[in-house]
Amino acid sequence: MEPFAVAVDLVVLTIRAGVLQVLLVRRGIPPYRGRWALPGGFVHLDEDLAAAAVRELAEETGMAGPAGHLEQLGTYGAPRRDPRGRVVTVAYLALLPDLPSPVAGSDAAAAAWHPATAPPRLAFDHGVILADGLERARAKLEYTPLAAAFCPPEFTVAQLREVYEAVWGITLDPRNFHRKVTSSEGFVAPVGALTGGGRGRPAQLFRRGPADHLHPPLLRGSPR
Amino acid sequence: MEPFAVAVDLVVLTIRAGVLQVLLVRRGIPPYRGRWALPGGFVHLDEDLAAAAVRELAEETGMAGPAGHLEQLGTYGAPRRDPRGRVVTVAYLALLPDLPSPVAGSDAAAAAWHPATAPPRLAFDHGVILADGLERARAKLEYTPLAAAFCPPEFTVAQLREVYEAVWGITLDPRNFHRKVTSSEGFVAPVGALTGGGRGRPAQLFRRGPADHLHPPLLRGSPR
DNA sequence: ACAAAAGTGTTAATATTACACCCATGA
DNA sequence: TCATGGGTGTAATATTAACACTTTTGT
Repeated sequence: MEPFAVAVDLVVLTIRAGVLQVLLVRRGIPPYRGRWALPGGFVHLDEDLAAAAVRELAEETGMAGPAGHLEQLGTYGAPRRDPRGRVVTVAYLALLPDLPSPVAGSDAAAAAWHPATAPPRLAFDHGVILADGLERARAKLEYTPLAAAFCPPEFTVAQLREVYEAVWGITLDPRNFHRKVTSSEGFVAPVGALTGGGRGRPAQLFRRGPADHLHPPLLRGSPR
Repeated sequence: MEPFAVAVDLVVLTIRAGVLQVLLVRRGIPPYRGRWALPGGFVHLDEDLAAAAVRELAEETGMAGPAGHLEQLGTYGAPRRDPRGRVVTVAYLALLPDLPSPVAGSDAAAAAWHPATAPPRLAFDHGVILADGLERARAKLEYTPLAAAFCPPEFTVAQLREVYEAVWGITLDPRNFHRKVTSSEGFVAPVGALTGGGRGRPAQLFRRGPADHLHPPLLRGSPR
């Protein structure tokens, strides 16, 4: 038994104005004082890891409900990654819809959204953790229906497409995308209502479907 | 800073006699004395997590080299998962070729291979960790060339197919599998030699190719 | 010659792509 | 009416799946 400290850090991603953004906090105390970092904190002695992640997420974003998605990303524990001592951090990846409420947590005065692909220099090894989180999010969009976690409970196919385009940094054919999504068993379920107020033809509203894997997957990569 | 202990546990998989097997050790001390468990141990205070995993793997299997594959699987840290105190364990997944040398490590007197899909009752939460490792292995075979980690440095297409069949628990058409593998860019590279001694026509030998993702993936699931 | 395993050819079904085209709304 | 986005049809292409068939060995 050794004196380790265990922390959780969060890669919180959302899409705002068509851009994939990550939630960062400015550190108010050393080490790396003044530097941007991933939100996070130490795990309490009697607290589950996932519970600690949920707690930190609620503290930083003010959100709690079952919206979005939270999964363990990986654990980072190089001996000197934190100058204060041996800190092992369990990173979690959170995908959230663009919240109408601004980021308003207790100690979140210095929290802000940043473009996920061009973040400022981060404290500790958080740059690596963020990069891993981005890669995980990109990969999971291919073969899971997780893109819907970036959307509000009811959404249109176009909103879902914007998620893919923001996360992958490419454009997709709206017509073929529509067919793929609506014909992929269990990806989305029609609500039966239409959007109003937009400029063009109203779109159908959908909810997340029951599937947890996409068959067939929606592949980004190397078409010839 | 809290008094956590950090451990690594290993899900070591290999294929023996066409069956996916997992390496288990019988616990010689409480808690769970006499129960089978995943091999593992505590991380030293000045040791990297991955280094601890490599060390444990070498201790338990007697193997060190770059053969096979080792990746972080996930971290398990429920407050009462270990009755001795707060132990957070970082699980690693190792995929190894069937070693000609028997399992011969220092404290591995009570180590043995077990069918991965029908293991005995395991200590701690190791049953969950094993299940997660199996699912990870099954999923990664679809879209990475990792199946080759179960094979010796040079292998035939049929050996690679046996890996898929053992891990997925299905049978695959040898002829279509051959084409898919050899035409999947960077999956395997021909060595230029043939096997001898077998019963039928000698097979070409291959090595792992340079790719780290398969395009297109080799899908198991739901064809209609 | 025969059995066994490796590997190729072929075809039908299925999936993907590109893009023409129609639909429903606001202005 | 036009502009704007939503959504369907369709034909060319690519991929997959099923399986007949040829190749090369050991016995």
